Amino acid sequence: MITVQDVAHRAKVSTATVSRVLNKHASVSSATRERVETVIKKLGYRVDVSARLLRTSQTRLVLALVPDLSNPFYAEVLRGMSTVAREHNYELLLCETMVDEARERAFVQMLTSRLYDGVICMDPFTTQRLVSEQVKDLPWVACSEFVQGDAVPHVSINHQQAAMDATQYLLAKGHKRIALINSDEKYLYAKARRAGYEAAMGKRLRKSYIQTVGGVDFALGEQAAKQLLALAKPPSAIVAVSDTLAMGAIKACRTKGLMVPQDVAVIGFDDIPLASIFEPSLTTIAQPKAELGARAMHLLLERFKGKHPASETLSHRLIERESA
Amino acid sequence: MITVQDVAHRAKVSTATVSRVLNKHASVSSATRERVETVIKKLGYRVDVSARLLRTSQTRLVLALVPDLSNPFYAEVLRGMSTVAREHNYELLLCETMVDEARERAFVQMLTSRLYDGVICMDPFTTQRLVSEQVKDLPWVACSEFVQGDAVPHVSINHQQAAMDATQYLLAKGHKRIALINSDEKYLYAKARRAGYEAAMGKRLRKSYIQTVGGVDFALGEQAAKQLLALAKPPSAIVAVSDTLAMGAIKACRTKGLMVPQDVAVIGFDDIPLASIFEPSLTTIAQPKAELGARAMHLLLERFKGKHPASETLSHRLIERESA
DNA sequence: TTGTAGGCGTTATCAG
DNA sequence: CTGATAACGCCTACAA
Repeated sequence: MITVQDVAHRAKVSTATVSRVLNKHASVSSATRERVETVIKKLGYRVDVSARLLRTSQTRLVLALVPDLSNPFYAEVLRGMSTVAREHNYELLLCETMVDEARERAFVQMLTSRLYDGVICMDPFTTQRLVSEQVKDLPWVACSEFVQGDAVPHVSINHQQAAMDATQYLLAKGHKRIALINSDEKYLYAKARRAGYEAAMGKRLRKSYIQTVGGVDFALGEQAAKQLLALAKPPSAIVAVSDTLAMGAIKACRTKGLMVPQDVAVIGFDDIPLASIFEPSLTTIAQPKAELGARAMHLLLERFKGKHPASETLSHRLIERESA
Repeated sequence: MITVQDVAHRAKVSTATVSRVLNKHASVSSATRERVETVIKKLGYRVDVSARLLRTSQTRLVLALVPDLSNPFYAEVLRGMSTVAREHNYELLLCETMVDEARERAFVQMLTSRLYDGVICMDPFTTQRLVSEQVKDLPWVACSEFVQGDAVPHVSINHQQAAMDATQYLLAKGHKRIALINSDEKYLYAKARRAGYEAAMGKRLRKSYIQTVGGVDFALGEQAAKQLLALAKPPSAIVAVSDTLAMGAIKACRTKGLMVPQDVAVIGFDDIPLASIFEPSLTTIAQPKAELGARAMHLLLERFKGKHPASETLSHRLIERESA
């Protein structure tokens, strides 16, 4: 392994000078700077991050905790994060947590390892509470998910309002029997969207019209819709809390010979790239995905400066296409 | 910050003993072990990975380089990787590279930082060559993509054969005008699949039936198909090198009022989860995605043991559904 | 079984 | 502008 010592020796300077060159300190004559840089290149020297870290406690690495990468929603949020990160000379690393509580210890270990300057957490708020308790000194922010009333800065849309908008859109179209396909309520977004749906439905609300499934896979949406369509009085419209669930639901309708939106209207959430390609194209509540990620990273950068930025609520919007 | 020193002091032992407890050395009396562990808990002490790393050069962290997380193919491959990683007490971190050559330096920096015990690279082979040149001492393996003839162990399907199979399937159905929608040929899989397609087409091959696009977004597939359908003699069948491109292509057909598979048959690649939900459901070449990841991780674990495992070719299979 | 002490590669302080 | 040197927190011979 090549060290600053080797470089210093070869360039006939001290290690201190090499370090200065490395860190772009102004106080180095351009002659020596050039000499040192040549040697660095010739020897193929690279700084050892762990050694540097030991001194500076800075890695310029940010860790994003993602519950599930098979949900296309996250890919775009992450894109927003890493763009901003790179603009500020940080690198974004990802860890797919799969929300596995058994792994919690390994997990807290990672967060306390000081390998990352900060963390952006997209895990469900139930998990965030644990993190929050155990990880005190690491700057972190929450994205999309967050613990309500918690001091940790977060960025998110107003999930409840969004679900209300979706439901009211269907009500305005004359639908009365509107069902909800919700995902696991350990997620705040699921809890909140359910609340929004229920608020919009008011006294029309029927327990049997709410299907809760454990994730957002297409197949889960399909199954849930199958259940709903088997009811004595099946719904004429469905709100699904993710586009993937909505697509599964539409598949179930088709299988039953029902037309979307004529027989059953379906509205999704997120506006994933596929939403406009799918047939029928999806009416959906769009989240500003890249911006969600970008703002979250900005929040974290503020935290790095020792500030405590306010949380942000970004606006969603309903995109009307064919499915509802 | 709480250090081994603090713990040692409080437990009235030496730092060496604390370290032994930490690393589960046998030679500590259970009395002192217990005492030390109590103090560790009370003080909330955690090892500083960077300091440990400086001594041991082990992080039990593996880095996976992924070109593009919006391609659903990768999510499942990564799943396979992390499952195996965790079984062996390694943690998998991800970095979405977006194949940005301008960032190459930051990149090589990450690989040489010693923060990761090893790397699994899914970046295009063009990038891998650079990595290979600059990163000498880090164990790494390639997954799906690889430099042909290179010594780096890899796991992959036989892309060329897979494309031949797809094309021959269409030929066997009586199609004569078969087009190819290929993605960027900086990817080996794209190059190889094109070669397979061309081999299968033999003298039927027509340059104008090959569309090459820069990625695998739905929209790109749609555009490419639009071009193909505008030809004087449009193809009666399309091989798309990814399911996402295939779906885009189908969308283009529909927009033109063409039926799939009656007017145009379309076959995809990968068998992403959506393939069976999409309408028409996709006939596609399935890759063993999770296994691809799992085997790649196994290869890396072998490398950690100082071995040099042989590369592996996993088998693909054609799944017949509605689209072709 | 336990303690002492040296060093991993880097950076920052303090002189010169 | 440059150099010597002391940390950073941990691990591991070697000694006791």
